[in-house]
Amino acid sequence: MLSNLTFKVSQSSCLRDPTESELGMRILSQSISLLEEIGLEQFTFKKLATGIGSTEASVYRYFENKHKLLVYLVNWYWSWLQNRIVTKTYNQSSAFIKLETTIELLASPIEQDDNFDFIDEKKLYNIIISEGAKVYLVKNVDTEDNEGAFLAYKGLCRLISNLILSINPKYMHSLTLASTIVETCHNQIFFSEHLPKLTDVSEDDYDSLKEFVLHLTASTIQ
Amino acid sequence: MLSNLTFKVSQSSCLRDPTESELGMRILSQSISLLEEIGLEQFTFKKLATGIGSTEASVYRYFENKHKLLVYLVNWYWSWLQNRIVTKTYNQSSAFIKLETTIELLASPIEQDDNFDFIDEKKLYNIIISEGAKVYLVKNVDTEDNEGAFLAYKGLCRLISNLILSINPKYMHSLTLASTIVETCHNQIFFSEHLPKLTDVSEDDYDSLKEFVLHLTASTIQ
DNA sequence: TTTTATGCAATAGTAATACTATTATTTGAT
DNA sequence: ATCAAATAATAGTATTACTATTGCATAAAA
Repeated sequence: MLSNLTFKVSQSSCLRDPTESELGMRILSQSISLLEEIGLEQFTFKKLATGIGSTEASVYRYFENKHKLLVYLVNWYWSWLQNRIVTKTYNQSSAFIKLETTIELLASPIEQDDNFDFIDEKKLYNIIISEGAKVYLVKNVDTEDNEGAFLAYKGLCRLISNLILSINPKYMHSLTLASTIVETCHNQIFFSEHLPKLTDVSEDDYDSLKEFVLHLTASTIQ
Repeated sequence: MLSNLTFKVSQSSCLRDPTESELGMRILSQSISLLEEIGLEQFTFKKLATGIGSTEASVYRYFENKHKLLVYLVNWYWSWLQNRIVTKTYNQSSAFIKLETTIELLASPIEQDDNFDFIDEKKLYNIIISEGAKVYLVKNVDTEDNEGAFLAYKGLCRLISNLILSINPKYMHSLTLASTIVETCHNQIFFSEHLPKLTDVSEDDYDSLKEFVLHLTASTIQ
């Protein structure tokens, strides 16, 4: 159905397109594994390069620094997710069911997508949960925003906001609620895994999280 | 009323109590200014020490590393905030009004507290918004949790959770909603300042944010 | 008064990280 | 086969995070 699918993701965050060379794809693949394994703080281009039998400097040909690499990966995920949402809700009749499907996709463990064999979507999902907020929690967020670093995230929130508005056109905080839904899904999964005193959601109990977010959303916009 | 008030905050996050020496208090004071100014990534103990006319090594006598220093400051804020909430809601009759007051405190610009002249609460509030999540978004979050790094945050969420439960004892996601409220307040303020496409809240429009969070909370638990 | 102990801060480092300049190699067009 | 362009590897430097050691006070004990 969607074979040979590619994203043109955040050209600004990389120096050259990593999907267009063998080394570039190995960089993406290995950086996802390594980031999930050791986290952004411990992650270095040296470790990454060693893992793919290359060198630090070669990685710097593709990405200015590790933060930009994270921006690229997070953008890839957001674009991919938006694609999945659009595809899965395309034939659905009511806006409410579409919103339900969207929340389902946001708060569920990821199914592997075989269209991109150099991206492990499950690991990438874990990176989003643990490291995602770090792409915007930086001092130069405004500069990066101007360079288009958050376009994919904005697109996703606009999509959800429009769903909310088609359910209740008079609701005044549709964007605020949209970003709250996305952030809450990721946050609560993190809490359930690491800080259980901050949530009623049990580890891997995605149904409970979905119920919470869906009930919160439905109650709020009606 | 509450003069000579001190917190015994997260002893585990510092090597010696910074409130008990002249240098220690200068470290706290200057680190708040510097963190707010340049952010955690650019922040170094060298810059901090230069700013207070001391040396890197002296700072290391008080804090193991900059992350532990951030943990200390964030804990101080959470403890201080919980104190303010308890004080301000003490005489209020209904649980709903108490919850309203709590959200008001979470989503408002900070008033200076003259009880602590080495802490600039307004700047600290900005640090919480921009850097707060970084205290738990680390690989060794479980270890730090065992050391008690998040006790103050847990206490705050439990407090809010209990307020929710006294409004509706049958609501099953009180803790989840509590942490969602806290995170949402901080998140949306950040978005309003830096990523306005992700929120309907305008910069410094705290009333709009309060209305959103309060309506969301009230709708959800009823 | 001298000696000894204790706490604190400064000096002077080391190891690791982030990043770059330059050289070597490959690729592809002519 | 030759040359030009693109790509990757080598070998660095500067900065950062962190530590080992020394020096200097103050104060208690001899």
